Amino acid sequence: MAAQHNPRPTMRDVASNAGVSFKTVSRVVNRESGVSPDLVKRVADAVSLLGYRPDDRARHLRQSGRQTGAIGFALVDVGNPFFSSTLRGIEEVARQHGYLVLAGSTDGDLVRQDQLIETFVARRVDGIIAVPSGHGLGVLGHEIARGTPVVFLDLEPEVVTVDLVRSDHHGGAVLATKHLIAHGHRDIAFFGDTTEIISAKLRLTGFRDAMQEAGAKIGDQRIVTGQHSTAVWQRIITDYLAGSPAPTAIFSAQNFITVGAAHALHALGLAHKIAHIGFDDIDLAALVQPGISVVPQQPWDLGRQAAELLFQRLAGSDTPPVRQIISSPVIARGSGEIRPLSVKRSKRTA
Amino acid sequence: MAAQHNPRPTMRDVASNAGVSFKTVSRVVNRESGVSPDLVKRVADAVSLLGYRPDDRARHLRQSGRQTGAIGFALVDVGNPFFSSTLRGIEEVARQHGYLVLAGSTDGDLVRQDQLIETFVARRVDGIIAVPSGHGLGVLGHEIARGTPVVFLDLEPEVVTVDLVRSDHHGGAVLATKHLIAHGHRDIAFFGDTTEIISAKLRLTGFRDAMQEAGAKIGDQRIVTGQHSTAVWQRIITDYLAGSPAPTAIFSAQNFITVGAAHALHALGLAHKIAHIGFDDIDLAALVQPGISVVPQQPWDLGRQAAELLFQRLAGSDTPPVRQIISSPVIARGSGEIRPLSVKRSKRTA
DNA sequence: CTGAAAGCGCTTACAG
DNA sequence: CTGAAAGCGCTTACAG
Repeated sequence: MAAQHNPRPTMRDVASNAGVSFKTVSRVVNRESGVSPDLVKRVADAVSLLGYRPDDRARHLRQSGRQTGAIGFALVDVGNPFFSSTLRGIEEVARQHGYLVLAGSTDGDLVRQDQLIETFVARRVDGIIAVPSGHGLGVLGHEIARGTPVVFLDLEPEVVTVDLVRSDHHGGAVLATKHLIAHGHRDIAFFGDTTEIISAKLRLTGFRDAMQEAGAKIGDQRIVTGQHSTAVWQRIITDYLAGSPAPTAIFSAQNFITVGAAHALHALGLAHKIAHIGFDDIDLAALVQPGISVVPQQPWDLGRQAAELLFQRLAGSDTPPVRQIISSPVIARGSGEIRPLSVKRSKRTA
Repeated sequence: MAAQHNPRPTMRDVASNAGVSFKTVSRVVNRESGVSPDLVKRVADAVSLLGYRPDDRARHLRQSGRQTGAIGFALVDVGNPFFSSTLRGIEEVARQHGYLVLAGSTDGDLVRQDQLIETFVARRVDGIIAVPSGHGLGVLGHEIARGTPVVFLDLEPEVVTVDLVRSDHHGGAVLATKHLIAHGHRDIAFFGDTTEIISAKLRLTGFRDAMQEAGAKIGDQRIVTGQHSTAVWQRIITDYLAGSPAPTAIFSAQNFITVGAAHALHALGLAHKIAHIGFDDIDLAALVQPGISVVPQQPWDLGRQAAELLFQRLAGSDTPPVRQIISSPVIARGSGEIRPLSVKRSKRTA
C-alpha cells in the first residue's frame, strides 16, 4: 500500500554490515571521539552504502527533557505577505540555531489554533511563537502555564505573561487618523478586520481616540469591519462609496483592505478626490496615482525579534516577560494628503 | 537551564493517578473500544488533571513503517508571495488529510536544500514537495531513489521520475515576448533570475525562441540575469535604462523584478514610453499608470495540485509520474501594449 | 474487559 | 577503545 518500498536501514543494519556493535555505529554517527580510525571508516562506508539516516524521533525520545530542535509558529495566514515575511524572519534566526520551524495558518479561528498547537505539542516543539486568536488562548494557555516558552507576535491577549513583539497598532492608527485630520478631514470612514482580532480592535480604538481628541464625530455608518478577501473588500468599499454621503477620507486598517480600497477608489474615479491611508505597506503603493500613504510595519523584523526572544528563553533566560512594541511614522505618498473637497458630497455613480 | 519547569506527564503518570495499568490509558487515549465506562472516566479525568498530551514521536516509533502525519515542503523563499501562496495551497490540502506541513526556504542553494531535506528525513516525513535547486537534486535524489514520495513544484530538473506541477515557463515567456512583438517591438531587454534556477532558464529560452521566430535579433546587452532583491533590481534596471541605447520594451521574468522594473520606469519617467510585461502577477499592477501587463501564475492552485498528487502517492497510487503544466494567457493592462517610440533612443537622464 | 511482555530506534549509564 | 544492558514513551501482539 504505502509507497515506501524498502524500509529504511537502522543502526543495527549498519552495524551488521560493518561487523561492529550498533553502539559503535551510534558513536560514529554522533562523531564521538575514541573510536579507532579503522572502525570509523568501516561504519562510514556502511552508512553511505545503505543510505542510513538517523531517526531524530528515536534519538530525542531517550534524551527526554532535552531539546528537539523545532519550534512552532501559529500565524493567521501564510498567504498574507505580512505573515509570510514574518515567518521568513523567524526562519532565519531559527536556522542560525540549527532549528526547524513548524508553521501553520489558523485564520484567526480558535479551533484551528488549538489543533495546530496540539500538533506542535504532540511533536514536542521546544517553544512556540503565536499570533493568538482573539477568541482566547485555548491550549496555548495550558502550555504557557506548563512552562513551555511562548512568544506572542503581532497580537497581545488581555493578560500577557510571556514575551511579546508587535507593532504599535493603537499608536499607528492614531498617527494615520491624525494625518488625515491634519489635512482637513473630519468625516473619515474606517475599514478594518473583524474586531475579534486583537490588533484590529486596537487599530479601531486608535482611530476613535484620535477622532475624539480632534473633536470629530464618527457617523453611524463610518465603521465597517469584517474578515474578507481583497476582492470582497473591493466590492464592499465600492458599494459603500457609491452609496449616499461618502466620507472625505478613508482609513483601511490592513494590507488586503488597502488593496481593495485602492481598487474601489480607482474604479469609481475617486482616487484623487477621497483621501486614503492604510495600515501596513504594500508593493507598488508608491507607483499608483496618487501614491498610497501608509503606516508601515516591519514584518521581517517582528519575526526576527520574536525568534530572538524565544531562543533566549530556550537558552534558559528567566527574566520577566519583555514587551517590544514597534512604531513607524506615516509614509506620505499622496493619497493621504488629499484635502476634503470644498463641495462636499459630490454626486457620482460607478 | 531549560525553561521546561515540570516535565510532561507520561502515560505511566496518568495510569498511576487513575489507578489503572498504562495500557488502559493507551486504550482510552486512542479511543479503542472495550474499556469499561468507569475506567474511561477515571483515565479521562487523570488526563485533564495532569494535562497529559501523547508524544507522537514515541507513538510513531513503534508503528515503524506507518505514516507520521507530516510532509515537507522545500521552497525557495517563503518571503516571496508566489511561494507563500503556494504553501497556503499545500497547507489546505494537508489539513484536510490531518497532516502537518514542514516548510523551509532554500534560496535556491543546494547546501541549504540538502540541510532541509536531511531535517525532513530525520523527522521521517511521509512525503516531500520540493522546488528543486538548479544545482542538482542532492539528498533529494537519494530519497527519490529510495522510494520516498516526492512531488516537484514550479521547477523541473532535467531527469524527472516523479510527479510534477508547474507553470508553463517557456510557453508563458513566449506569449509575453510575442505580445511585445505584436505591438511592434524588436528591441526588447530581458531581466530574469539567475539561469541556475531552472524556471528562469526556461523563461529566458522562451524569450529567445519567440524573438528568433520573429526574426528579431537580441543585442549583446539585452539579457540581464541575477539573483537580487527588489531594491537592487530597481537600481540595476534604472542604470540600464539610463545608459545608452535603451530598448523599446522590457520583459521582467519574475515578480520581484517586475516591481523593481516598474519603479525604475516610473523614476525615469519612461513608464509611458517603454513597454513592459512581467511574468507572475502582483498586487496593484492594475492600478499603476499604465497598468502592468503580465503573464500570471496561479500559485495557490499549483500548491493544491502538488499536494493532491502527493497524497495520492501516500495513499498507494503507483501510476507513472504525472506532469501537470499550467498555462495562462497574457493579462493586458496597458504597459505591454505601448508601441515603440517613432523617435528611437530618446535621450533622458534620471 | 484488563494487563504483563516485547519491541520501535536510538542514547545513557556501566562494564570490560 | 568496544560492547551488553537498561530505558525513553509509546504500540503491538499475546495472555488471562
